[in-house]
Amino acid sequence: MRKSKQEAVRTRERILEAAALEFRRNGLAGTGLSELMAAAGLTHGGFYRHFASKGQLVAEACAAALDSGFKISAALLSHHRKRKGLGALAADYLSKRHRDDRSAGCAVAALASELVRADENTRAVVTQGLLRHAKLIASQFEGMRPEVAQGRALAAFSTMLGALILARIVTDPKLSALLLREATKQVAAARSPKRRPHVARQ
Amino acid sequence: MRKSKQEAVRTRERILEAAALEFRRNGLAGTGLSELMAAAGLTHGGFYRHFASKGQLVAEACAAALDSGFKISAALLSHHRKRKGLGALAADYLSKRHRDDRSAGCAVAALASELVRADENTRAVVTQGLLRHAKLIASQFEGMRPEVAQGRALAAFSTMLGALILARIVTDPKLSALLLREATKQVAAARSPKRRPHVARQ
DNA sequence: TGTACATCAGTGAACGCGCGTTCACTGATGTAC
DNA sequence: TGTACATCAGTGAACGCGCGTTCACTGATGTAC
Repeated sequence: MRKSKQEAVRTRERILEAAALEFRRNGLAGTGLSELMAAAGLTHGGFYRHFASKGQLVAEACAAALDSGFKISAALLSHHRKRKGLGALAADYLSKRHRDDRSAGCAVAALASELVRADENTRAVVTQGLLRHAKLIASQFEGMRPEVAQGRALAAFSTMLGALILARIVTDPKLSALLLREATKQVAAARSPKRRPHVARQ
Repeated sequence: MRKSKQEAVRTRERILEAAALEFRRNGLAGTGLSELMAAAGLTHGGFYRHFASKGQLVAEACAAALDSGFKISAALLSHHRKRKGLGALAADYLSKRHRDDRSAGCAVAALASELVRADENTRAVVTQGLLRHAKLIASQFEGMRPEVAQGRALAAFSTMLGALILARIVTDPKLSALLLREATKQVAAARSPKRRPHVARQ
């Protein structure tokens, strides 16, 4: 039953796509290789023709998921004028649709605490994804020195990430909606370069 | 080998304390009952004399961990004047010590994505813990209507939660420190009631 | 271009392992008289 | 208060299960002549 090289490449991509979805839906530990290979239309035995281990797949699937998230954000920002971009990004990231569909959404939010415990390689992949995304967000801040803009971008992403996770955990729908709304407000407000926060000690 | 009722109560507490630590350290799925009972100085067989299932222990251990987190925050705030309380809370929550010691820290941060997938009961426990904590934080905002203060408190907690999780994932120490610093700044700046954010669409 | 052979993508059974849970058992504690 | 018996906290072996991984095998693809 050997397949052509071309088909094998496509198979690998299919496994990766299925993994990017399933890992976000059910978590890293919650997704078995059998289930995953079945989702890609294969039996589990063939897995090791394409990946050295589940860990390697995790790292590659995270990279793929983060990349798709970056592209979604970039596309969204390209459709808005600078002063409205950040608000639109926050509204999209903190939408009920995103909250309710983990499998196509932000990988960091979907896997958060599992990423904390993931291997160095996977965490390095996520680090790169975060930096890339932060730069994109920073480009929305006008009239700021780049380091300041990056700082604001990291804080803005922290707010969005935290609020999305909380909105997913909470059992009260009104509280969940409130979390999304309040975080959206806060991120949109950060757009202005005029705010002058006190610097707190670390 | 039967133990006295008094001792049995202490045993249950010891299991719960060990669980609250181990779950935060290794995650819910990553903590086995054998390992956990050993940490409490027992063998695994006796577990079911105290809890109906691992799920029940998870819910109770989360409640215990959230309660201890609440007390830490309350004690910290009681040592600061109102206008400085929120900054101090953020500095503590976003300290390197908290980042590097999950087992004694915020349960929501330690278990984030596992809580998203946890059963309804556990998520309800976390919801109550969040509301309680949000009220405490809201009490730090002066001269605001209570709903406004609660909204700000939820946004502030979202920022702290997101930043702590990111700071734990990231492999670059400088980026990790930057995440903590920038989020601390943003939360401390939210203290002022004068900021007037645009309301973004949801 | 045609043929013989090596390669290897994918299958499905099997591996050892640790998991949550159950159970027969032990013996100190609690209770009834 | 003393005695006989029931209770039950804790032990450790065993349960079935699903996991990640390995392996012998199949047969189409790729390659060498």
